[in-house]
Amino acid sequence: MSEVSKEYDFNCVEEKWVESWDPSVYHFDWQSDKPQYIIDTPPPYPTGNFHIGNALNWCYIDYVARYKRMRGYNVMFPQGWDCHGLPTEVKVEELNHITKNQVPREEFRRLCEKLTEEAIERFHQSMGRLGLSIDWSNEYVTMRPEYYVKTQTSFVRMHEMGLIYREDHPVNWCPRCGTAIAFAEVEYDSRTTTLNYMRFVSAEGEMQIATSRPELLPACVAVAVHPDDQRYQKFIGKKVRVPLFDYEVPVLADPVVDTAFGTGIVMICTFGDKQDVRWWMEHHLPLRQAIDREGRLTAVAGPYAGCSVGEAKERIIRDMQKEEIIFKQEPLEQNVGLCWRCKTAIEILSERQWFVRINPEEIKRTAEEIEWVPPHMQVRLKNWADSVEWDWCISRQRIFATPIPVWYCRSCGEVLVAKEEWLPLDPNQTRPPTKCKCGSDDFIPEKDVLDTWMDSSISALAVAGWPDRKDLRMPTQLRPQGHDIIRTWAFYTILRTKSLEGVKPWDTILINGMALGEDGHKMSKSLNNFIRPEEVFATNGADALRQWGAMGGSPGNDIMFQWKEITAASRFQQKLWSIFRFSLPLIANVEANPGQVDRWLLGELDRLVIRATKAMEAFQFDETMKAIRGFAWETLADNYIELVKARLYGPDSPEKRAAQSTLYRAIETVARLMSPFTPFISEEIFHTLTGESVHVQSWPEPGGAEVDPAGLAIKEIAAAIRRYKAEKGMALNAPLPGIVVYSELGLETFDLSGVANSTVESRAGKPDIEMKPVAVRPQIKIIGPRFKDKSGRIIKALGSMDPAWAAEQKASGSIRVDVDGVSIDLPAEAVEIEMETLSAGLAVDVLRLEGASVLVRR
RNA sequence: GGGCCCGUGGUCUAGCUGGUUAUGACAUCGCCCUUACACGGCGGGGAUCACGCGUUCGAAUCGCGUCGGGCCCA
Repeated sequence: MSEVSKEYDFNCVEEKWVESWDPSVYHFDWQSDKPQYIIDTPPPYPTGNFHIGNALNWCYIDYVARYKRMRGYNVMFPQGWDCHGLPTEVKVEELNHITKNQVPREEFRRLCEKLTEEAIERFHQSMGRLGLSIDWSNEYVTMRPEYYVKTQTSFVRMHEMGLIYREDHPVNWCPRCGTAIAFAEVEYDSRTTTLNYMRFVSAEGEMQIATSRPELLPACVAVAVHPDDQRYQKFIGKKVRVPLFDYEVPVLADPVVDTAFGTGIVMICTFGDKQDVRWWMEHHLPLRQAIDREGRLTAVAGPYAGCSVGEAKERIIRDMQKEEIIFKQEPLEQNVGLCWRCKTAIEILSERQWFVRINPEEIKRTAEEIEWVPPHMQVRLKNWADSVEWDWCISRQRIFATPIPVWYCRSCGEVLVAKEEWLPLDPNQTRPPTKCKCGSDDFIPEKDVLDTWMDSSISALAVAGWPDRKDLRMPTQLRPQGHDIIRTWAFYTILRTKSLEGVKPWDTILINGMALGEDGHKMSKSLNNFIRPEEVFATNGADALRQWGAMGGSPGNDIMFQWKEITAASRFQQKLWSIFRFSLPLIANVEANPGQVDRWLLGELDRLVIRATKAMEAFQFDETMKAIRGFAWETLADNYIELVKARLYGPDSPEKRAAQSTLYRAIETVARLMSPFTPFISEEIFHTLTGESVHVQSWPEPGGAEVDPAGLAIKEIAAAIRRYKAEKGMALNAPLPGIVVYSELGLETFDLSGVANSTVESRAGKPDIEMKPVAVRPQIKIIGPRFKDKSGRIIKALGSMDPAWAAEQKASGSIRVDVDGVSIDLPAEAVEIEMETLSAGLAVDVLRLEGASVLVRR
């Protein structure tokens, strides 16, 4: 390329490289004996579009992947798609104006698959444009049989190990979605409800009970008081009658009851909340299920059967008020559990479901074997593990998910779990190839499907070759993910990997923060703070967005999207481009003997490499980029290039060749250092320079160069001369009458005379200078307040005083002036003496620096 | 109610295994179109590192407390 445009055309350059890069460069080599670096990348949920949060997440991954490749690792940067789940089902229902039960299961599933394929294609586009070095030979799609055979295999194996079982158990239930959900899928929000005070009657007298959920009265199975509560001792162990529904329940004593809440008597229902479940299990209470799967009251509710929860609540309150069972109501702030997908209030129902056994201690121990970046994120996982009360409910009453490979014998009820060799299969499509133990071959297929976390929680195993490869590459090296899914994806992955293979899933987990909008809030379309990556690609390019990802802050912190960061990134790219444009016709990759200034630069370059490497090893991308920017902009452009311009423009000489080769080294090294962050501009520069791709180069190694102190001094002197000229209001290229540099370092003068546009003499030893007072400057602030009306005459007298005499007197502590024949003594601080520096009788200015003094002739 | 994180110039942010003139970006002020770059150069101003107490010769950095913000959970 002979023509280098003045402005960096990011669009043209980036699109060119997107088109022409060879994707096979990024493929993991299963045969290689290089050390492996497998990244267990997040499989995104392919719905909607690739957003800034995804971009941030993938930028982190790509920085690491590219860096590790340059460090000689056999890197796997796979790409998965976590397809299954409710949002896609809901979207399909919306788009086709149907509900899932109006079309056959298979048809519905096909519609979901089609929608997902379209979303994946959109993601492909955005990811390609972002310049990600994804290994597309290791792509996986959880909805395809090639993947869900693994999910089903893991189900079968864990079932054989006794880690998966089916049981009647209370579960979190979303009445809108019509499915059980796991605790990890429940979120909480505060709502204002009413606390109702009700009268219960027993043989010992009236009991007053407060509840926020009177509609659960027909589900009441006991009431409880604190064992030490003196008010209620007489009731303990006795029976009390449930009003309106008229049946008896026992009165229990339990220390968990809060005596200060309501009346201090609590009604235990099956089930109002998690605490009810605990009491129900502890006290072996019976089950009265008053709410069904659609959120309607059941037969136990008598006349209220069939009502929705809301209706029932209203009617029951009205009826109890009529009978004066409710005697008081007050507002109550309360946190309610919501389905995280649709925000509907969840109910707790007892259901026969499939569960995965959770061993919190084992998960915590495994988490300790993993390096957490930043470390405190491990605490989040541990806290979650400690708060888990029930096993993981993995069955869902939905369609678009991995089928549970199980049948039930119609005649004897035996559960038949598929054999591994039958997989993959959908029990609704396939009959088992064997008969039941009882001889029957009439089976009912399992209609329930698996929680999607069952798919994604084996991602580490799947990318490492599980279950087919004999050389299973476990553990993998890195799990990058957001902190929002520590309790789900990280937790379940540790659980499943440890259960299935007995190992930790990864050596290191790198947690990134969330991308926030410019107003500091979570990006959302309703807040109007939503930015799409494509907008940034169009205005500033992918490299700029990638720099934002690196510069935003240290990993783990949420980072704000900021246009000013994008702009700053673009400016840096333009700066780099200008450096390159200037250098290209002047530099050469030649053997040369570097001078002092060259050795200074090469020393700084080494320091940069060391610093960048250290930061990359610690995943401190901001630190790395900051170091690179600082070097390129200040050290290289503002100082080195300015210093060696004269040499570069001059005729061929050993000094010129030294500058040519040093500048070449610097640019080529910077391009390599930046290539994990800004793959496009780095490639454009490196490829133009060398004809090779920067993305198959190795990471720079320090060459053992020390910062040359003479070169450093020259750089400092040049800066001092620039400052001097600026202070004097001179143009920076204005010639000076002469410069003499005194230093013990034996400074070379050619770069200094070039940069100062003046003759420069270099001498050893100390400058021979003398100070000569040249003027007296009266200090009016001192004189005025003290001498009032005499001040004017004093100042006049000082003006005519010999500067040398004034200086002598000032040194002695006071200055005597003669005003109208009267002698007045002034304090020393009343005057300042202006001095001139002379050297060999000529007036000079002296610039003092560490290791050198510079005399500038005036 | 519990856990975790955060509170640094106007804004965002680094540093936080204790000792630096406290990092960088954007913004701001002055000068400069010096043949790579005005998306530039040179120079400047601007932070009692939320507050209080403590540990220490020394704290933005450690401890306790207060206030404020965020996230997760009960």
